[in-house]
Amino acid sequence: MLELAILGLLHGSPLHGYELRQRLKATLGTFRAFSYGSLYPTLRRMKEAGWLCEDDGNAEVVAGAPALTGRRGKVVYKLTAEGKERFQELLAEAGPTSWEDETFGVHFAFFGQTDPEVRVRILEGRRSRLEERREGVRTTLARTRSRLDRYTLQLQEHGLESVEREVRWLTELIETERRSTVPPAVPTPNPEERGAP
Amino acid sequence: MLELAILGLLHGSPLHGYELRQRLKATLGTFRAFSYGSLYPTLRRMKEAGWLCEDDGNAEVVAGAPALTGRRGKVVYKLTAEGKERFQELLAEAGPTSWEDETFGVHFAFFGQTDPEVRVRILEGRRSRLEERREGVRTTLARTRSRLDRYTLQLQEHGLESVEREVRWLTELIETERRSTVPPAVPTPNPEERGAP
DNA sequence: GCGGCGATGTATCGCCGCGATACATCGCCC
DNA sequence: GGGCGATGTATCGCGGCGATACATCGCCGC
Repeated sequence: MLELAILGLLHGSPLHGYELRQRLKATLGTFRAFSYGSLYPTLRRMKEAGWLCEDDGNAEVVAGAPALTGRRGKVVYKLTAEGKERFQELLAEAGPTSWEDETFGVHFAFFGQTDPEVRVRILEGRRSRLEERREGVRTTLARTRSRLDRYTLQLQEHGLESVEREVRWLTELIETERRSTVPPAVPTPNPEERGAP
Repeated sequence: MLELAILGLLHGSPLHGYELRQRLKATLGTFRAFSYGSLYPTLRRMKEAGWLCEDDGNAEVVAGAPALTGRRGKVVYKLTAEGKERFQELLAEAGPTSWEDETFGVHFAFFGQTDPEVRVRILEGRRSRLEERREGVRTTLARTRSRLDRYTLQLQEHGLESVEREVRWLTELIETERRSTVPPAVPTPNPEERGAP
Protein backbone atom coordinates (compact mmCIF):
# COMPACT_ATOMS: atom_id res chain seq x y z
CA MET A 1 0.00 0.00 0.00
CA LEU A 2 2.67 2.47 1.01
CA GLU A 3 4.71 0.97 -1.77
CA LEU A 4 2.11 1.95 -4.32
CA ALA A 5 1.89 5.44 -2.89
CA ILE A 6 5.64 5.92 -3.11
CA LEU A 7 5.74 4.61 -6.62
CA GLY A 8 2.98 6.98 -7.59
CA LEU A 9 4.53 10.06 -6.06
CA LEU A 10 7.96 9.32 -7.40
CA HIS A 11 6.41 8.84 -10.80
CA GLY A 12 6.04 12.60 -10.91
CA SER A 13 9.48 13.67 -9.78
CA PRO A 14 12.36 12.39 -7.66
CA LEU A 15 11.95 13.14 -4.00
CA HIS A 16 13.70 12.50 -0.74
CA GLY A 17 12.11 10.99 2.32
CA TYR A 18 10.95 14.05 4.13
CA GLU A 19 9.42 15.61 1.07
CA LEU A 20 7.81 12.33 0.21
CA ARG A 21 6.10 12.37 3.50
CA GLN A 22 4.79 15.87 2.97
CA ARG A 23 3.31 14.79 -0.33
CA LEU A 24 1.87 11.73 1.28
CA LYS A 25 0.09 13.93 3.77
CA ALA A 26 -1.09 16.28 1.08
CA THR A 27 -2.47 13.68 -1.28
CA LEU A 28 -3.60 10.89 1.01
CA GLY A 29 -3.83 12.74 4.27
CA THR A 30 -7.55 12.24 4.65
CA PHE A 31 -7.27 8.59 5.29
CA ARG A 32 -3.68 7.76 6.01
CA ALA A 33 -0.63 9.44 7.46
CA PHE A 34 2.33 7.10 6.99
CA SER A 35 4.92 7.71 9.63
CA TYR A 36 8.64 7.66 9.07
CA GLY A 37 8.67 4.38 10.86
CA SER A 38 7.15 2.83 7.80
CA LEU A 39 8.43 5.18 5.16
CA TYR A 40 12.16 4.72 5.53
CA PRO A 41 12.15 0.94 5.85
CA THR A 42 9.88 0.75 2.85
CA LEU A 43 12.16 2.95 0.82
CA ARG A 44 15.05 0.73 1.68
CA ARG A 45 13.13 -2.40 0.82
CA MET A 46 12.06 -0.95 -2.48
CA LYS A 47 15.55 0.13 -3.31
CA GLU A 48 16.78 -3.37 -2.61
CA ALA A 49 14.02 -4.76 -4.75
CA GLY A 50 15.19 -2.54 -7.56
CA TRP A 51 12.15 -0.31 -7.95
CA LEU A 52 14.04 2.75 -6.80
CA CYS A 53 17.54 4.13 -7.00
CA GLU A 54 19.28 7.13 -5.58
CA ASP A 55 19.32 10.25 -7.63
CA ASP A 56 22.40 11.79 -6.11
CA GLY A 57 24.24 15.00 -6.84
CA ASN A 58 23.38 16.70 -10.05
CA ALA A 59 19.64 16.66 -10.10
CA GLU A 60 17.99 20.01 -9.51
CA VAL A 61 14.72 18.78 -10.88
CA VAL A 62 13.03 19.13 -7.54
CA ALA A 63 10.13 21.37 -8.27
CA GLY A 64 8.61 24.07 -6.18
CA ALA A 65 11.00 23.65 -3.30
CA PRO A 66 12.86 26.50 -1.66
CA ALA A 67 16.41 27.12 -2.73
CA LEU A 68 17.80 23.82 -1.65
CA THR A 69 21.26 22.83 -2.61
CA GLY A 70 21.50 19.15 -2.01
CA ARG A 71 24.87 19.21 -0.34
CA ARG A 72 23.75 17.54 2.84
CA GLY A 73 23.00 13.91 3.24
CA LYS A 74 19.64 14.07 1.60
CA VAL A 75 18.84 10.88 -0.15
CA VAL A 76 16.84 11.59 -3.25
CA TYR A 77 15.05 8.64 -4.76
CA LYS A 78 13.75 8.17 -8.23
CA LEU A 79 12.00 5.38 -10.05
CA THR A 80 13.85 2.83 -12.09
CA ALA A 81 12.36 1.32 -15.19
CA GLU A 82 11.31 -1.70 -13.15
CA GLY A 83 9.76 0.68 -10.68
CA LYS A 84 7.58 2.18 -13.36
CA GLU A 85 6.57 -1.25 -14.47
CA ARG A 86 5.81 -2.22 -10.94
CA PHE A 87 3.69 0.87 -10.53
CA GLN A 88 1.51 0.03 -13.49
CA GLU A 89 1.28 -3.52 -12.32
CA LEU A 90 0.13 -2.57 -8.85
CA LEU A 91 -2.21 0.07 -10.17
CA ALA A 92 -3.96 -2.41 -12.38
CA GLU A 93 -4.31 -5.04 -9.69
CA ALA A 94 -7.69 -5.13 -8.11
CA GLY A 95 -6.30 -4.81 -4.63
CA PRO A 96 -6.94 -7.27 -1.82
CA THR A 97 -10.27 -8.57 -0.79
CA SER A 98 -10.65 -6.97 2.57
CA TRP A 99 -13.17 -4.25 3.22
CA GLU A 100 -10.89 -2.57 5.68
CA ASP A 101 -8.19 -2.33 3.13
CA GLU A 102 -7.60 1.29 2.37
CA THR A 103 -5.34 0.48 -0.53
CA PHE A 104 -8.28 1.53 -2.61
CA GLY A 105 -7.67 5.13 -1.61
CA VAL A 106 -4.14 4.98 -2.93
CA HIS A 107 -5.33 3.42 -6.15
CA PHE A 108 -7.89 6.13 -6.51
CA ALA A 109 -5.40 8.90 -5.91
CA PHE A 110 -3.39 7.76 -8.89
CA PHE A 111 -6.27 7.10 -11.22
CA GLY A 112 -4.92 9.79 -13.46
CA GLN A 113 -2.12 7.40 -14.40
CA THR A 114 -4.41 4.59 -15.54
CA ASP A 115 -6.85 3.70 -18.24
CA PRO A 116 -10.58 4.13 -17.83
CA GLU A 117 -11.30 0.40 -17.86
CA VAL A 118 -8.96 -0.18 -14.97
CA ARG A 119 -10.57 2.68 -13.12
CA VAL A 120 -14.04 1.25 -13.52
CA ARG A 121 -12.87 -2.20 -12.59
CA ILE A 122 -11.29 -1.02 -9.39
CA LEU A 123 -14.21 1.18 -8.44
CA GLU A 124 -16.57 -1.73 -8.96
CA GLY A 125 -14.34 -4.06 -7.03
CA ARG A 126 -14.30 -1.74 -4.09
CA ARG A 127 -18.03 -1.30 -4.29
CA SER A 128 -18.61 -5.04 -4.34
CA ARG A 129 -16.50 -5.55 -1.28
CA LEU A 130 -18.39 -2.80 0.53
CA GLU A 131 -21.70 -4.25 -0.53
CA GLU A 132 -20.77 -7.66 0.78
CA ARG A 133 -19.79 -6.08 3.98
CA ARG A 134 -22.95 -4.06 4.14
CA GLU A 135 -25.04 -7.18 3.71
CA GLY A 136 -23.04 -8.99 6.34
CA VAL A 137 -23.52 -6.22 8.83
CA ARG A 138 -27.21 -5.93 8.03
CA THR A 139 -27.72 -9.63 8.55
CA THR A 140 -25.94 -9.91 11.85
CA LEU A 141 -27.52 -6.67 12.95
CA ALA A 142 -31.00 -7.95 12.18
CA ARG A 143 -30.25 -11.13 14.08
CA THR A 144 -28.72 -9.53 17.15
CA ARG A 145 -30.46 -6.20 17.25
CA SER A 146 -32.63 -6.98 20.22
CA ARG A 147 -29.70 -8.17 22.28
CA LEU A 148 -27.53 -5.13 21.71
CA ASP A 149 -27.53 -2.27 24.08
CA ARG A 150 -28.23 1.23 22.94
CA TYR A 151 -24.69 2.38 22.31
CA THR A 152 -23.54 -0.70 20.48
CA LEU A 153 -26.58 -0.40 18.29
CA GLN A 154 -25.91 3.23 17.52
CA LEU A 155 -22.33 2.40 16.68
CA GLN A 156 -23.33 -0.34 14.30
CA GLU A 157 -25.89 1.81 12.60
CA HIS A 158 -23.50 4.67 12.19
CA GLY A 159 -21.00 2.31 10.67
CA LEU A 160 -23.61 0.91 8.38
CA GLU A 161 -24.54 4.36 7.19
CA SER A 162 -20.91 5.10 6.49
CA VAL A 163 -20.68 2.07 4.30
CA GLU A 164 -23.87 2.97 2.51
CA ARG A 165 -22.59 6.45 1.94
CA GLU A 166 -19.39 5.19 0.41
CA VAL A 167 -21.31 2.83 -1.82
CA ARG A 168 -23.35 5.76 -3.08
CA TRP A 169 -20.19 7.74 -3.70
CA LEU A 170 -18.65 4.92 -5.65
CA THR A 171 -21.77 4.47 -7.71
CA GLU A 172 -21.67 8.10 -8.70
CA LEU A 173 -18.03 7.84 -9.60
CA ILE A 174 -18.63 4.78 -11.70
CA GLU A 175 -21.40 6.48 -13.58
CA THR A 176 -19.30 9.55 -14.20
CA GLU A 177 -16.47 7.37 -15.34
CA ARG A 178 -18.74 5.50 -17.73
CA ARG A 179 -20.25 8.65 -19.08
CA SER A 180 -16.91 10.20 -19.82
CA THR A 181 -15.70 6.99 -21.37
CA VAL A 182 -18.41 7.09 -23.99
CA PRO A 183 -16.76 6.61 -27.37
CA PRO A 184 -16.74 10.02 -29.00
CA ALA A 185 -19.51 9.66 -31.55
CA VAL A 186 -17.45 7.66 -33.92
CA PRO A 187 -19.51 6.57 -36.91
CA THR A 188 -18.43 3.01 -36.28
CA PRO A 189 -21.37 0.78 -35.53
CA ASN A 190 -21.08 -0.29 -31.95
CA PRO A 191 -20.14 -3.95 -32.32
CA GLU A 192 -18.85 -4.58 -28.87
CA GLU A 193 -20.80 -4.90 -25.69
CA ARG A 194 -18.83 -3.74 -22.71
CA GLY A 195 -18.89 -6.32 -19.92
CA ALA A 196 -20.52 -5.88 -16.55
CA PRO A 197 -23.75 -3.99 -16.03
CA MET B 1 -7.71 -1.46 21.91
CA LEU B 2 -8.45 -5.13 21.52
CA GLU B 3 -7.65 -5.38 25.19
CA LEU B 4 -10.44 -3.00 26.03
CA ALA B 5 -12.83 -4.88 23.80
CA ILE B 6 -12.02 -8.18 25.44
CA LEU B 7 -12.36 -6.73 28.88
CA GLY B 8 -15.70 -5.28 27.93
CA LEU B 9 -17.11 -8.45 26.46
CA LEU B 10 -15.87 -10.63 29.28
CA HIS B 11 -17.43 -8.20 31.70
CA GLY B 12 -20.74 -9.66 30.68
CA SER B 13 -19.96 -13.34 30.85
CA PRO B 14 -17.02 -15.71 30.58
CA LEU B 15 -16.26 -16.70 27.00
CA HIS B 16 -13.76 -18.73 25.05
CA GLY B 17 -11.77 -17.46 22.11
CA TYR B 18 -14.00 -18.42 19.27
CA GLU B 19 -17.09 -17.07 20.93
CA LEU B 20 -15.26 -13.92 21.83
CA ARG B 21 -14.50 -13.39 18.23
CA GLN B 22 -18.13 -13.80 17.24
CA ARG B 23 -19.12 -11.19 19.76
CA LEU B 24 -16.38 -8.95 18.53
CA LYS B 25 -17.80 -9.16 15.05
CA ALA B 26 -21.32 -8.59 16.27
CA THR B 27 -20.60 -5.58 18.41
CA LEU B 28 -17.70 -3.90 16.68
CA GLY B 29 -17.95 -5.45 13.26
CA THR B 30 -18.66 -2.20 11.48
CA PHE B 31 -15.23 -0.86 11.99
CA ARG B 32 -13.01 -3.66 13.11
CA ALA B 33 -12.79 -7.41 12.75
CA PHE B 34 -9.96 -8.63 15.00
CA SER B 35 -8.48 -11.79 13.63
CA TYR B 36 -7.37 -14.76 15.68
CA GLY B 37 -3.86 -13.67 14.97
CA SER B 38 -4.35 -10.84 17.38
CA LEU B 39 -6.99 -12.34 19.61
CA TYR B 40 -5.13 -15.35 20.97
CA PRO B 41 -1.84 -13.61 21.68
CA THR B 42 -3.71 -10.81 23.36
CA LEU B 43 -5.63 -13.26 25.53
CA ARG B 44 -2.39 -14.84 26.57
CA ARG B 45 -0.79 -11.52 27.33
CA MET B 46 -3.78 -10.43 29.36
CA LYS B 47 -3.80 -13.66 31.27
CA GLU B 48 -0.15 -13.22 32.09
CA ALA B 49 -0.84 -9.66 33.15
CA GLY B 50 -3.48 -10.98 35.51
CA TRP B 51 -6.58 -9.39 33.99
CA LEU B 52 -7.99 -12.76 32.99
CA CYS B 53 -8.00 -16.27 34.28
CA GLU B 54 -9.30 -19.54 32.99
CA ASP B 55 -12.75 -20.51 34.04
CA ASP B 56 -12.10 -24.20 33.99
CA GLY B 57 -14.82 -25.54 36.22
CA ASN B 58 -13.86 -29.23 36.09
CA ALA B 59 -11.42 -31.99 35.23
CA GLU B 60 -8.01 -30.47 35.23
CA VAL B 61 -6.26 -33.03 37.39
CA VAL B 62 -5.71 -35.61 34.67
CA ALA B 63 -2.30 -34.27 33.81
CA GLY B 64 -0.37 -37.46 34.45
CA ALA B 65 -1.33 -39.39 31.35
CA PRO B 66 0.70 -38.63 28.24
CA ALA B 67 -2.10 -40.22 26.29
CA LEU B 68 -3.92 -37.03 25.49
CA THR B 69 -2.51 -36.54 22.05
CA GLY B 70 -5.25 -34.28 20.87
CA ARG B 71 -8.28 -33.16 22.70
CA ARG B 72 -7.71 -29.54 23.12
CA GLY B 73 -10.44 -28.37 25.37
CA LYS B 74 -12.15 -25.07 25.12
CA VAL B 75 -10.38 -22.44 27.09
CA VAL B 76 -12.93 -20.26 28.79
CA TYR B 77 -11.72 -16.96 30.12
CA LYS B 78 -13.21 -14.72 32.71
CA LEU B 79 -12.25 -11.45 34.29
CA THR B 80 -10.32 -11.24 37.51
CA ALA B 81 -10.88 -8.45 39.98
CA GLU B 82 -7.87 -6.67 38.54
CA GLY B 83 -9.36 -7.13 35.12
CA LYS B 84 -12.52 -5.35 36.15
CA GLU B 85 -10.46 -2.56 37.58
CA ARG B 86 -8.43 -2.36 34.45
CA PHE B 87 -11.57 -2.18 32.39
CA GLN B 88 -12.90 0.82 34.25
CA GLU B 89 -9.50 2.41 34.07
CA LEU B 90 -9.24 2.00 30.32
CA LEU B 91 -12.82 3.04 29.78
CA ALA B 92 -12.30 6.28 31.61
CA GLU B 93 -9.10 7.13 29.80
CA ALA B 94 -9.54 9.57 27.00
CA GLY B 95 -7.81 7.34 24.52
CA PRO B 96 -4.79 8.34 22.46
CA THR B 97 -4.48 11.48 20.47
CA SER B 98 -4.53 10.12 16.98
CA TRP B 99 -7.40 10.73 14.66
CA GLU B 100 -6.99 7.37 13.02
CA ASP B 101 -7.32 5.69 16.33
CA GLU B 102 -10.46 3.66 16.30
CA THR B 103 -10.22 2.93 19.98
CA PHE B 104 -13.01 5.44 20.27
CA GLY B 105 -15.38 2.93 18.72
CA VAL B 106 -14.58 0.40 21.40
CA HIS B 107 -15.05 2.98 24.09
CA PHE B 108 -18.37 3.92 22.63
CA ALA B 109 -19.57 0.35 22.43
CA PHE B 110 -19.15 0.01 26.17
CA PHE B 111 -20.60 3.34 27.15
CA GLY B 112 -23.33 1.50 28.97
CA GLN B 113 -20.75 0.54 31.59
CA THR B 114 -19.67 4.11 32.34
CA ASP B 115 -20.92 7.30 33.88
CA PRO B 116 -22.41 10.09 31.84
CA GLU B 117 -19.56 12.50 32.53
CA VAL B 118 -17.03 10.07 31.17
CA ARG B 119 -19.19 9.56 28.12
CA VAL B 120 -19.37 13.24 27.39
CA ARG B 121 -15.68 13.68 27.97
CA ILE B 122 -14.77 10.95 25.56
CA LEU B 123 -17.23 12.08 22.92
CA GLU B 124 -15.86 15.59 23.15
CA GLY B 125 -12.31 14.35 23.02
CA ARG B 126 -13.01 12.44 19.88
CA ARG B 127 -14.75 15.39 18.36
CA SER B 128 -11.86 17.69 19.16
CA ARG B 129 -9.41 15.38 17.51
CA LEU B 130 -11.58 15.16 14.43
CA GLU B 131 -11.98 18.90 14.33
CA GLU B 132 -8.25 19.41 14.49
CA ARG B 133 -7.87 16.99 11.70
CA ARG B 134 -10.60 18.64 9.69
CA GLU B 135 -8.89 22.00 10.01
CA GLY B 136 -5.58 20.53 9.05
CA VAL B 137 -7.01 18.93 5.95
CA ARG B 138 -8.89 22.09 5.03
CA THR B 139 -5.76 24.16 5.32
CA THR B 140 -3.50 21.94 3.28
CA LEU B 141 -6.30 21.43 0.83
CA ALA B 142 -6.76 25.16 0.35
CA ARG B 143 -3.04 25.54 -0.14
CA THR B 144 -2.55 22.69 -2.56
CA ARG B 145 -5.92 22.52 -4.25
CA SER B 146 -4.74 23.94 -7.55
CA ARG B 147 -1.87 21.52 -7.81
CA LEU B 148 -3.89 18.41 -7.17
CA ASP B 149 -5.28 16.39 -9.99
CA ARG B 150 -8.94 15.59 -10.24
CA TYR B 151 -8.92 12.25 -8.47
CA THR B 152 -6.72 13.25 -5.61
CA LEU B 153 -8.95 16.22 -5.07
CA GLN B 154 -12.08 14.11 -5.08
CA LEU B 155 -10.50 11.73 -2.61
CA GLN B 156 -9.56 14.52 -0.26
CA GLU B 157 -12.98 16.06 -0.43
CA HIS B 158 -14.71 12.79 0.19
CA GLY B 159 -12.49 12.23 3.19
CA LEU B 160 -13.20 15.68 4.45
CA GLU B 161 -16.92 15.12 4.18
CA SER B 162 -16.58 11.89 6.13
CA VAL B 163 -14.87 13.73 8.92
CA GLU B 164 -17.50 16.45 8.89
CA ARG B 165 -20.21 13.85 9.01
CA GLU B 166 -18.69 12.18 12.02
CA VAL B 167 -18.32 15.51 13.77
CA ARG B 168 -22.01 16.14 13.23
CA TRP B 169 -22.84 12.70 14.58
CA LEU B 170 -20.75 13.27 17.66
CA THR B 171 -22.34 16.63 18.26
CA GLU B 172 -25.77 15.06 18.20
CA LEU B 173 -24.64 12.38 20.59
CA ILE B 174 -23.17 14.91 22.96
CA GLU B 175 -26.37 16.89 22.99
CA THR B 176 -28.44 13.81 23.61
CA GLU B 177 -26.11 12.80 26.36
CA ARG B 178 -26.33 16.20 27.97
CA ARG B 179 -30.06 16.30 27.70
CA SER B 180 -30.53 12.92 29.29
CA THR B 181 -28.10 13.66 32.05
CA VAL B 182 -30.09 14.95 34.93
CA PRO B 183 -28.20 17.92 36.30
CA PRO B 184 -27.88 17.47 40.06
CA ALA B 185 -30.11 19.65 42.19
CA VAL B 186 -31.59 21.61 39.35
CA PRO B 187 -35.33 21.55 39.70
CA THR B 188 -36.24 22.32 36.13
CA PRO B 189 -40.01 22.36 35.99
CA ASN B 190 -40.45 20.77 32.63
CA PRO B 191 -41.18 17.09 32.87
CA GLU B 192 -42.16 16.71 29.24
CA GLU B 193 -40.88 13.61 27.69
CA ARG B 194 -38.79 13.72 24.59
CA GLY B 195 -39.67 10.24 23.49
CA ALA B 196 -36.21 8.81 23.91
CA PRO B 197 -35.96 5.05 23.29
C1' DG C 1 28.08 38.16 16.67
C1' DC C 2 25.76 34.32 19.08
C1' DG C 3 22.61 31.40 21.13
C1' DG C 4 18.33 29.19 20.99
C1' DC C 5 14.67 27.01 18.62
C1' DG C 6 11.76 25.23 15.22
C1' DA C 7 11.73 23.20 10.65
C1' DT C 8 14.14 19.94 7.88
C1' DG C 9 16.14 15.46 7.49
C1' DT C 10 17.46 10.26 8.23
C1' DA C 11 16.96 6.31 10.87
C1' DT C 12 15.57 2.63 14.40
C1' DC C 13 12.87 0.12 18.04
C1' DG C 14 9.00 -2.22 20.08
C1' DC C 15 4.29 -3.06 19.66
C1' DC C 16 -0.08 -4.15 17.58
C1' DG C 17 -3.07 -6.16 14.47
C1' DC C 18 -3.86 -8.62 9.98
C1' DG C 19 -4.08 -12.47 6.73
C1' DA C 20 -2.69 -17.00 5.93
C1' DT C 21 -2.05 -21.25 7.56
C1' DA C 22 -2.15 -25.58 10.25
C1' DC C 23 -4.44 -28.77 12.78
C1' DA C 24 -8.19 -30.97 15.51
C1' DT C 25 -13.13 -32.00 16.69
C1' DC C 26 -18.11 -31.76 16.33
C1' DG C 27 -22.51 -32.39 14.23
C1' DC C 28 -25.51 -32.75 10.60
C1' DC C 29 -27.16 -34.37 6.22
C1' DC C 30 -27.01 -37.30 2.46
C1' DG D 1 -20.46 -44.14 7.18
C1' DG D 2 -18.45 -40.63 5.36
C1' DG D 3 -17.89 -36.09 3.85
C1' DC D 4 -18.01 -31.34 4.85
C1' DG D 5 -18.78 -27.14 7.10
C1' DA D 6 -18.84 -24.98 11.54
C1' DT D 7 -16.36 -24.81 15.77
C1' DG D 8 -12.06 -24.32 18.09
C1' DT D 9 -6.88 -23.17 19.32
C1' DA D 10 -2.61 -21.59 17.85
C1' DT D 11 1.49 -19.53 15.17
C1' DC D 12 4.18 -16.92 11.62
C1' DG D 13 5.66 -13.11 8.73
C1' DC D 14 4.82 -8.57 7.62
C1' DG D 15 3.19 -3.93 7.23
C1' DG D 16 2.39 0.15 9.70
C1' DC D 17 2.42 3.23 13.92
C1' DG D 18 4.19 6.15 17.65
C1' DA D 19 8.13 7.32 20.09
C1' DT D 20 12.58 8.35 19.98
C1' DA D 21 17.31 9.65 18.74
C1' DC D 22 20.28 12.34 16.27
C1' DA D 23 21.96 15.59 13.16
C1' DT D 24 21.80 20.34 10.30
C1' DC D 25 19.73 24.61 8.63
C1' DG D 26 17.92 29.15 8.86
C1' DC D 27 15.79 32.67 11.18
C1' DC D 28 14.82 35.39 15.23
C1' DG D 29 15.90 38.21 19.24
C1' DC D 30 19.29 40.25 21.76
